[in-house]
Amino acid sequence: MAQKTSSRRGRPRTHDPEAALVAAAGLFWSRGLTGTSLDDLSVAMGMNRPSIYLAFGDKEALYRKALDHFRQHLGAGLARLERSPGLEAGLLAFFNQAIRIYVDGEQAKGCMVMCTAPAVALTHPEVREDLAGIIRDIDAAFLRRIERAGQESELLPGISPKGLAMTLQAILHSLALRSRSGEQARTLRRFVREAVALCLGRAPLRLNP
Amino acid sequence: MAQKTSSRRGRPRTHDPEAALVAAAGLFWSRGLTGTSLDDLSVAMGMNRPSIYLAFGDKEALYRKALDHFRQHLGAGLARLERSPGLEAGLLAFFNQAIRIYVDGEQAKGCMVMCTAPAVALTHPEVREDLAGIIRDIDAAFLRRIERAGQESELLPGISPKGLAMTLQAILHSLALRSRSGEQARTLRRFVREAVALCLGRAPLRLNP
DNA sequence: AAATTAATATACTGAATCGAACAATATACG
DNA sequence: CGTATATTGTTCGATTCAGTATATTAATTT
Repeated sequence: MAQKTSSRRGRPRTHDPEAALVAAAGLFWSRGLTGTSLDDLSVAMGMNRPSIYLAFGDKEALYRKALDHFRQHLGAGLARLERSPGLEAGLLAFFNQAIRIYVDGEQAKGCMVMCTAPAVALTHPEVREDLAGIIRDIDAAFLRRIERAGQESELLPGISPKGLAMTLQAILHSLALRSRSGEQARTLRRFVREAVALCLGRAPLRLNP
Repeated sequence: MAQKTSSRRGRPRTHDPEAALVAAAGLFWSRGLTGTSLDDLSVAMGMNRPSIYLAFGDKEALYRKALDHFRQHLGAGLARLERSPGLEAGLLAFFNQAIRIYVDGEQAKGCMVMCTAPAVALTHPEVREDLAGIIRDIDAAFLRRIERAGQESELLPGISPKGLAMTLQAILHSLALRSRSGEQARTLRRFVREAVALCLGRAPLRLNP
């Protein structure tokens, strides 16, 4: 493994790779992969192109590392969800935090993964695989949490855990897109409240066949 | 209005504007706005750049016309949904047709709007407005259909029609993204079945508080 | 201090980009 | 038949793009 302290041989880095990656991710988040030039990245990251190549590879590789960065944050949120004591409260907290991330800053940017990766998924197969992997991750995390809720008999009997998990991810997808389109956080929070209630059967009992 | 018959003055068009727009839309659908060059478009549309400019304006204008083309198709599907006799059957038909469109061809392309517009929504405010408008259209159509279902007492009492409408659109968003990521049509159809059942309260009654 | 290593900085290449200027062509109108 | 009009085809220019070759700087190691 790379040593992080100063026992490295050559000229020391002037810029923190982590911070540079975050800066790059911010640009990709706003403009997408094909909408971001290496010159833009160069100034945002505070390093010139050769240094970027050395540290991260070409533009696609850098973008995929940015995706992975996002994925790790997501994983932390999902882990919190899995540890949450009550299902409904855990879901509300998870979604509301997502909203906070999506509408943060003066201009809401939505989800970096769901709003920028699909555009290049067909021309960049590795990105498509990244996207598919992230969707699988989310499905799996929801599913685990749901199955736990089932064991704690917090769930409707006879419900399809997999179907519920996918429907919950659909809520997340919609938050990602809607926030990017400019919808207000208030609207999104209300949507989350009602959608979660609907999915968990908190809505009143059914009448019809 | 422009006359469509041959009483036009100058040199006649050699290529059908509608067909050219469809060709352009196909390219944008696969590669997004910033991932598609005017040269690509030129060959796909069978017209050289000056003719494209004359007929459609610049690249962004052409992309927005392609978006509008998609929007009209969508409108037709939504109109069919609104006319559908039963809510659940109508929804299933609507979503399954969406799946057919999203996974058509040798490589599934998802939804042109939801998979390509978000990537440029922040850098192209008009596109963002188009996206927001389409989302509003879909919400409104679902809502109308749901309210009709309410009058025909096909709905759970006490449910939020608006919340249900947005949750149904969330299903559509998810289909758009999941198909783009490469998920199988089988998986998507099963998801639709289970999600619609969940949203309409077809899943068994609830137990817990 | 000399050699080695790793990072930065400058400059360059060749291709692709958008958009426009200009010329050619084909129809309708007078 | 000549003129006006609308579309097409060719070419150009200025810019931007991604990626690399070369040189320089700053540290560690011996």
